[in-house]
Amino acid sequence: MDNFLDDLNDSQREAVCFNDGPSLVVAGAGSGKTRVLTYKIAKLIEDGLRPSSILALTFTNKAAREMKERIGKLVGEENAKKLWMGTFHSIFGRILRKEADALGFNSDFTIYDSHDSHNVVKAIIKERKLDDKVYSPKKVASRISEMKNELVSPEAYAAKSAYHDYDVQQRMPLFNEIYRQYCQRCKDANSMDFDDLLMFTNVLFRDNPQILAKYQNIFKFILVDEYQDTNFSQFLIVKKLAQKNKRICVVGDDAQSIYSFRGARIENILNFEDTYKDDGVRVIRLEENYRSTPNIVAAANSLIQKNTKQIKKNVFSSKEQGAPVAVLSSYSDFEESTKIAGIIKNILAKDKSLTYADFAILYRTNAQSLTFEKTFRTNNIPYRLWGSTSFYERGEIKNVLGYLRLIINPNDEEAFKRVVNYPTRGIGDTTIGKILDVAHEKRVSAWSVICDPVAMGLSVNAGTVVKLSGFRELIERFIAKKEELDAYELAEIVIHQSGVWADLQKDKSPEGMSHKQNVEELLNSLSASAVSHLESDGEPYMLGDFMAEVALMTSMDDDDSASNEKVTLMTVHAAKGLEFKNVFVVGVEENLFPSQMSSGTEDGVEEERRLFYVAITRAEKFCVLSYAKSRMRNGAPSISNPSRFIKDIDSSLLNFDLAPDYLSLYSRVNSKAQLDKNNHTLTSSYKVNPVRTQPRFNVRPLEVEGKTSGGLIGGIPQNKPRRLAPMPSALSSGPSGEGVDVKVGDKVVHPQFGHGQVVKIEGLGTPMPKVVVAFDAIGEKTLILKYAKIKVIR
DNA sequence: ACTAATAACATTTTT
DNA sequence: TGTTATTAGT
Repeated sequence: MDNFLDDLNDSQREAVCFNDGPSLVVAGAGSGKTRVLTYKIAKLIEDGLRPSSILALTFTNKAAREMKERIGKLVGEENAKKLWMGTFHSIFGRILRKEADALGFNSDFTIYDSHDSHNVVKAIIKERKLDDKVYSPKKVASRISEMKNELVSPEAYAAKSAYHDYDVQQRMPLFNEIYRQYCQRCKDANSMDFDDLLMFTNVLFRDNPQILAKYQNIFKFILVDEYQDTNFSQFLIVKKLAQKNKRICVVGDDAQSIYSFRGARIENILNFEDTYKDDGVRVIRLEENYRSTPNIVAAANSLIQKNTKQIKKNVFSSKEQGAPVAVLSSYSDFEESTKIAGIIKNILAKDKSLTYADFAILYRTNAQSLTFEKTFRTNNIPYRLWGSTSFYERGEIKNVLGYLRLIINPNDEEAFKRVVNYPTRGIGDTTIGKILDVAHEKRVSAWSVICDPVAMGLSVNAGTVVKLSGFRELIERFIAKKEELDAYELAEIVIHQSGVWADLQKDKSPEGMSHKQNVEELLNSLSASAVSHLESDGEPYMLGDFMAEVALMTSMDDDDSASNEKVTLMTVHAAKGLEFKNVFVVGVEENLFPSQMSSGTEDGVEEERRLFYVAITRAEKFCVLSYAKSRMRNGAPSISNPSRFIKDIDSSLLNFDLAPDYLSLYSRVNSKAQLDKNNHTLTSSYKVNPVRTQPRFNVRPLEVEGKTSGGLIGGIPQNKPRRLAPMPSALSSGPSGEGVDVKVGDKVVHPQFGHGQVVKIEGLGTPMPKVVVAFDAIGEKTLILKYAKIKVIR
């Protein structure tokens, strides 16, 4: 362990080693915060703390996964596995399932995603026959979310007249009623939305001191990553849990707090020192930036200095000075994208060590990606779109998940609505409407209604009753098997017996084929998870396990392996935590960045400035700030001015001298005196010669992969790149083992497990025979033949 | 129950 | 402009 500490600078080491009280680690951009967190946890374990008594909270699954992996390398997989490490939502979701009784919930509650929540709100507004222009479901849903994050229950809301006054002012006097009904609806469906996972944790701890005490004792040390993005609800959970031991370390960067619109409170980090001032709190600053050149760091610093709300720090870089941050001016959004395409090509032509993957285009709004997509396609620049629709958000996957949700929690109304008539089984909108009316009136679930339509007073004709009981029996048959079959086996049966597979089979269009393949991929993924779970835990992977996880997955958890050698296109928000050698921040214009919606208030502008800070600090070597004088906005052309943020940056750190020949961007560096003064030197990689950057002809559409799985989805050519996420990693393995003819004694090779020999074949003649292979490296494993990626060596 | 038409909309979105 | 969701019509 001691030698690990040698990898750290002084402040990093202090952050790792101070474990006797609360600490705030202010981690500037690129300052090695993850390293500190992982080493710190490793040190705690080495110092004798049991991994199972450490709670480490992150905001993304990805962050948790990566950190766990790195800790595993330091202190062993076994230890890393026992850590309570995960997102706020997954950790407290787990605790809520365990303690569901205390809240009057069933431990099999469904997690409603934002789509589900939105639908519930919409349904309530429709039922109440309210004007959805006044009561915009979107506004109502976000207000509900906001209130939950602030821990304001419908009752507390009603008790405070200021809330009602606000609603009247918003012309939504009935908001409180809708809020109340929404909560009721969720409860009746045994469901919690994302915000509930945190809110009910607070309720649990508030109303059950003995349960709070239990977890205070379990968690001897608490770590929180990205603390600047915690909301009030999260702040309070952490505070309560840390109250007893006061051994808490939060890590974050106030300068990168960019999620206030989701309830994040920058005050949490700004006031941390004060919150724990009586407990020997220590504030440690990580100020050396290991990512970017001094030029980029200085530019970012000069920008963020314009903010009033911030913790004082002095971020610096010891790398080579590098090129100044460049400002690129264009006449239109189209020209902007074309110039940048040219610059990328030029840089690549000059510096062979770089690939397309070393470039990122960062924009404020998703709509801006379009121009770049078009231009990159015509210029044969491969790209990937980041952060669009996740695998689990595809319609065909949601249909299957609808069935699976219903099996675990039949009261799940959103799942019920999704699949009761899919595939079509003659249960139309009228019938569904009647069922829901009865359910809502009696305050029971839709499922309860179809379980006993007569007793519930459902007035439908005899034929419909038969259809309904057919559906009920179908689901009940699945439910009967949920404990005896694992997640994969059950899902396989569900897909076939529900008629989903037959329905997919009918559609022969390219889209239909891809839907079918996605469902197959879901099965592959389940199969892989089932196998690996059995491997590592010795426990089968049950449907309930999968359902608890899947609701908390996002597009960020999807596989990224197809992203090599591609320029990344993404929003600045999505870029937080990432780094690229070359970054183009585009659309750096007033009313766009800062966004018009935010420029009304000082707080709003400050957050936009932090966002801009995040954008600049993603760059390792070269950063371009680009603006266009006109761009298409919502169909119409609009004129824009350069962003105020360009003026916020110390102009001596900028290179404005780009027009009309943008290539002077690179050549100017050595010639101007002000740059010499600052000792700016330019690495050879950025000195490029002018070459023609725009091909005259529109070459055939590029193969574009990744989030735009436009290229080839399972070999099916698609004309237009579509904005879809790639498969989650486990899903990437196609059923290549299909048709593999193995027999006992065969030597086989597996991409992950290496070489081995077939010991046994089970379940021959069943839909999914399994094969037991003794691998040289890791011993015996049971694989599902159809999905195992094994090759026979003859 | 499906399709075609049209109306409404368009910051950001770790869960 | 481009997408999405609802609605009308067959």
